[in-house]
Amino acid sequence: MEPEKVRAPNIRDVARLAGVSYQTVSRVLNEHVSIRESTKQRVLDVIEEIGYRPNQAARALVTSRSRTIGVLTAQNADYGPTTSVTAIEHAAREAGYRITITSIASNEYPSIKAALDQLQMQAVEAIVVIAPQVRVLEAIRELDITVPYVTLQNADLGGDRSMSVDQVAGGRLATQHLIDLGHTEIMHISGPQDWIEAEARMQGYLEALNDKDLRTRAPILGDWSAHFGYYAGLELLRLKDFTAMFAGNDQMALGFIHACWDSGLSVPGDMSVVGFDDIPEAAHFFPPLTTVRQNFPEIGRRAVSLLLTELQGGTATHGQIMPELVIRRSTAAPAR
Amino acid sequence: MEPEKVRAPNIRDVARLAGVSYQTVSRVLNEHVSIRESTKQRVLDVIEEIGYRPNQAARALVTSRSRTIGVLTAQNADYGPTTSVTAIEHAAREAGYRITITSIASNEYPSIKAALDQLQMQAVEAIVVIAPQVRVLEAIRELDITVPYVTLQNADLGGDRSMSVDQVAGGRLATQHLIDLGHTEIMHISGPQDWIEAEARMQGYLEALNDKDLRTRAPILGDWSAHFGYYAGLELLRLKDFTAMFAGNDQMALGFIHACWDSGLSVPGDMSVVGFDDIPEAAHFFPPLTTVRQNFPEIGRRAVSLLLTELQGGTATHGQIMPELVIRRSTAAPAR
DNA sequence: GACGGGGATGTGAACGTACACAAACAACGG
DNA sequence: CCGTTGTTTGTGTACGTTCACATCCCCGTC
Repeated sequence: MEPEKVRAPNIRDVARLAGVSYQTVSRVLNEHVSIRESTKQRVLDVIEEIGYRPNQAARALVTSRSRTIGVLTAQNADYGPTTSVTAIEHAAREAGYRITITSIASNEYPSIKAALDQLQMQAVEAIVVIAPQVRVLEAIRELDITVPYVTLQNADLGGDRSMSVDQVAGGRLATQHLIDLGHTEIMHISGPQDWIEAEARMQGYLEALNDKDLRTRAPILGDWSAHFGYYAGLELLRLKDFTAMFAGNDQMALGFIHACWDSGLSVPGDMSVVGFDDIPEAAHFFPPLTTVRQNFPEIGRRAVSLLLTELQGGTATHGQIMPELVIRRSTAAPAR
Repeated sequence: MEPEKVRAPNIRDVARLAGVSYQTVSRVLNEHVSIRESTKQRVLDVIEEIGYRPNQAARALVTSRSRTIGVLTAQNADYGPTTSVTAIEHAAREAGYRITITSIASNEYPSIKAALDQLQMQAVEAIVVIAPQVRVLEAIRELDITVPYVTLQNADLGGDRSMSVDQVAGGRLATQHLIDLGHTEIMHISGPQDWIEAEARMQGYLEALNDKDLRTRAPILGDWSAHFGYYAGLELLRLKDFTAMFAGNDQMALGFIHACWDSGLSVPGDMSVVGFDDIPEAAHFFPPLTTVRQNFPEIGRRAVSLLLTELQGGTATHGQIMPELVIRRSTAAPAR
């Protein structure tokens, strides 16, 4: 239908029209210093006029630099990961980088390898990994990636390639808050086994209880969903031998609160609940949820800046950000 | 630190080791038919052995095909868009395509143009637009994109390049449900002006009321957030001249319900509330939210399949998916 | 037995850009 | 006035792949 598959203008077309050599055009594009202002302007005018756009493929071929950051993500659309992706995209763009996203089909090794292969084939210069399962990180470590990369979860496995919120501290924060209120029987619904964050939050929970010699309980392993929180809650509340719940994330906290109401328990009157993440909706739960806030955008930004300094040959400071307890209305002193 | 910047193996290295010409290797890679099984296997063995990966840049340069689909998205991390992105990524990967994501910094024309330029420079073969503002779509229409593209919102502007859930029908569904329950004074908190979906849902609301000759009211223009729903709710409930609320999305519904409780109103006893989207949490609100479900993954999948058929020269069936009313506990007959 | 045909493989280009090097030119000091 | 230096511009080549075309070989057929 189109008139004709007309070839896109290239650097030589610009050169011809501007009356210079193609190399001069290249210099203008790359902001070379020694180029006369008048010729530079002439070239830029022609570029503007004919709508010339540099061919990324050709550029990448010759420089072997793609100016692309790869993002490896799990298939889920959770609040945390997606917020981070957005932040990464922003930070990357400001630095003149693009991002390309690949999600892993499953947690199996071949799937992870395939995803990384795909990113490497695209010649990404750096990789951000947002796949929070332990085995994914292990696979990644094995696969010896040839470019700088950073994981958005603290592997805790001696990993110095992570940029994360301190989840253990977060778990302690939540649990300590409940202890401070006077609770002694505190339950925990955790995230799925194999998830780094789930394990770390659980560890924080256990540490806080141990510090005070309080009874710890085997946490329930959930799947992060509100549904799970609800059904686990219904089950747990049949024998109500605890007065406080630390849920692994806000969604499960929501489901658990739902189960409390359905079981005739009042929150926080009969049951205190703490969540994790501070999703924007948490402030409007019934009751508004006490939770642990993570600064996801900050994590994304820092991850990119870390990669960029590494790309420029610098040594980067991997590290952790501290989470913050947000006290709302879902927690109170236990009824006596 | 690295031993030496060793060049990645290329097609000629493979050829030499396999004892064939580079063209033969190329044929193997492209699954050309007339190639002897034995040589093909020999080449594949060498590829495996030395870990050869085709250079995408070189390939893209010579074929001017990038096998990449660009995704243009707004900067938000809403549930709908992110779910769609995930679905798009999956569908694209299954078809051997990659995706690259660009978000627009603002809704201004230059920002949109810059984003599209960036995608075109990457030589994306097709584009999915998830920026749901009217002016963004207008800008896109002006910019005459040279590749197939699809918008995930129905422009309603005679746009045959959209793939969307019928938002007007959704708005009608929600409102009709409230009417059927016996409500006659129905309020609407809409999304932001300029948002296509917000406008369409509002239109559905108005149409449903007009059909029954019921009183319509100027909808409140919100920002999709639970916060807005809460504060707008506090304001509206000061003179309580309505018995039902249709909120433009689930988050605003949540905030509004929060405001109801804070104002001493019971949901659904004193106030019925319907949301839109059916986010996974909606089933666990207090009370569980009646809402309109959109099948976001399906939209993403269809968008990709549409683009792929267009890329293969076919004519694609743009179209709409019907939303579905999910009745839960936040709606009831009005108190008399 | 020569010829035609098709399957399998090889050779020369081309894609659009950046880098290395060379050349032209002006300016400057001795 | 000439050599030296620095600024600006131009020429050749390489990056890794695919496409168009050429070649080779084997087989069947008349």
